[in-house]
Amino acid sequence: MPAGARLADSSCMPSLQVSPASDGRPSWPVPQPDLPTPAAKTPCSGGHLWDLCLGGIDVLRLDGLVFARRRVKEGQALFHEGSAFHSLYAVHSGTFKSTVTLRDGREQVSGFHMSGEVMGLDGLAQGTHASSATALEDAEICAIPYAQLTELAARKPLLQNAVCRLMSREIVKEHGLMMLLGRMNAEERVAAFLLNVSQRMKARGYSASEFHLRMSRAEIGSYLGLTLETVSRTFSAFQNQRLLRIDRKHVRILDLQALQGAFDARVQ
Amino acid sequence: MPAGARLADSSCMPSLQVSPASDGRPSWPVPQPDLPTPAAKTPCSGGHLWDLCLGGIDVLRLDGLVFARRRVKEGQALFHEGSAFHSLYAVHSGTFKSTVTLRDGREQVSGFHMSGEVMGLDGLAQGTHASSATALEDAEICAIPYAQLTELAARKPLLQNAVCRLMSREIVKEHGLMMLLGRMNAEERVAAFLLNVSQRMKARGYSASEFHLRMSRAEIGSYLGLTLETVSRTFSAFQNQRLLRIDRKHVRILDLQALQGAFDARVQ
DNA sequence: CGATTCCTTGAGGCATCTCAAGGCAAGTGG
DNA sequence: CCACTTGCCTTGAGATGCCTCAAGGAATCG
Repeated sequence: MPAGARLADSSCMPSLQVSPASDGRPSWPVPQPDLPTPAAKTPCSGGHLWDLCLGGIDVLRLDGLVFARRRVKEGQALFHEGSAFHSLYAVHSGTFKSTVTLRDGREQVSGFHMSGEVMGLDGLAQGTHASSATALEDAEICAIPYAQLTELAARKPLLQNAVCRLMSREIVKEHGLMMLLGRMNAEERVAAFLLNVSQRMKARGYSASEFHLRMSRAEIGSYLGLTLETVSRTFSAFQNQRLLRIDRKHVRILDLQALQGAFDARVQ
Repeated sequence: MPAGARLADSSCMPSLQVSPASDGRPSWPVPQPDLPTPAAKTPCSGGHLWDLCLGGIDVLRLDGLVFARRRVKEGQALFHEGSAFHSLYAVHSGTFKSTVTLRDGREQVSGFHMSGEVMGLDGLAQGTHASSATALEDAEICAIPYAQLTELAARKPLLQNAVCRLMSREIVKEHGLMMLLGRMNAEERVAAFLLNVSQRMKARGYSASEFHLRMSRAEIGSYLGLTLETVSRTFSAFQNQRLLRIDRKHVRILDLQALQGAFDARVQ
């Protein structure tokens, strides 16, 4: 079953997306964010984060709102599946994974989140978080109480709109992942993952061709619907094809075009 | 890779969802909808539909807003991937599928939508629809212009909140589907699909144990990440196990408990 | 230094896909 | 009414891609 999904970069989307057009370029602008290292150690004043994810709409800064900043240590959970939903969380620095726990105790990774991305959107539906968020490295987040956000949004329609767009993006993002899980083989999945990380690094001012993975092979596999062994083998295969160099978690993409091509490999 | 995902019923969710609790019961109420056959042939006055999907919040009816009703014939597209986003669409009667088209022209089904469910939420993000919606049988929908909705929401915070919850549910729903696509084997996927349809039929006042599938084996397969042959074989297997009877598109579930068990089969 | 965690690699098994043939129901045109 | 087409489904046989199980290596940490 051939696949024609194509990676699309986007500001907030940790995942893939299928492009209706043949060139696969996204139709909305990719904002140029501030550098990921926070200048201020004071609580979040909103602007920086939301500039990233709400398409540059400067709604929060207008009100001079200040949200609680919080440090989260590597391995520590920011919130747990099933716990009461009170806030959205914007990643200020560091990387997170979202997981859902299966009944047998196994966990499935449903997403990775980098600076500027918002977590917790799935908690609105039921008032409890539908997934857990865990820091993959020491991180800082801004907690945005949903009650405050709602109240503020009532006075700022633009903000409300931005939040809706944010959620819509999340939906589109997950569509892309479904595509990946439903139609792609292992090489396509891993290539898609690497290219996605690459673009998100680039969007944050880092190198697109050389970066550190914060997640383990097992976490990547869980996210992609593969075993850790298959992820490892696929990395090795790409290395043998001279598409990239990989040393533990350090990745250097040598041939981005060819890696892109790994997508289309099966689209005859 | 065992799977512990569990089917959860919900008003608007055409898909699956993983429950944090061990009993797998959803923690939010399932609204009792009006009967699916519309009483009025006049344009949609909102209430009926939104009662279903917005958790009974009677926000639209308050304003006496009237949205355009539209018929869509079987096989006809309501909107196309890539076309400009103007409205959300609430299914009044009939069944729809959402699809994304891969670059090689093949289509992937990303969801099925029954009466009371809202389509088009993925269009907000970019201002263009990220998927196409096609009627699987003659259908009626209510078009809800997004501009109007936004305007109205500015005056009715409850509505805004309801829309956000709606989108959040969509996100949760897709999480569940990701789980299915990433972790479940063919039997589990097909069982999950059937149980989900069953519950949605029940929620609409139809029999939970006997119903007509509106979609083809190929569409089911596309949705579940399987080939149509595997779907067919799995139906046959379930029939041999006396879990159900299936004749073309007519399904009669004989042993709902055991079908539920097909989920947990691999969770030893 | 041992213990631990994470990763790599190999060998074999199996679930699903692929390819292929045929059946059934509904529609169409003579 | 029948012959034919068409769409959809079922079933079989073989191929294969990924998983499972297993062993061992390399970095990290106490």
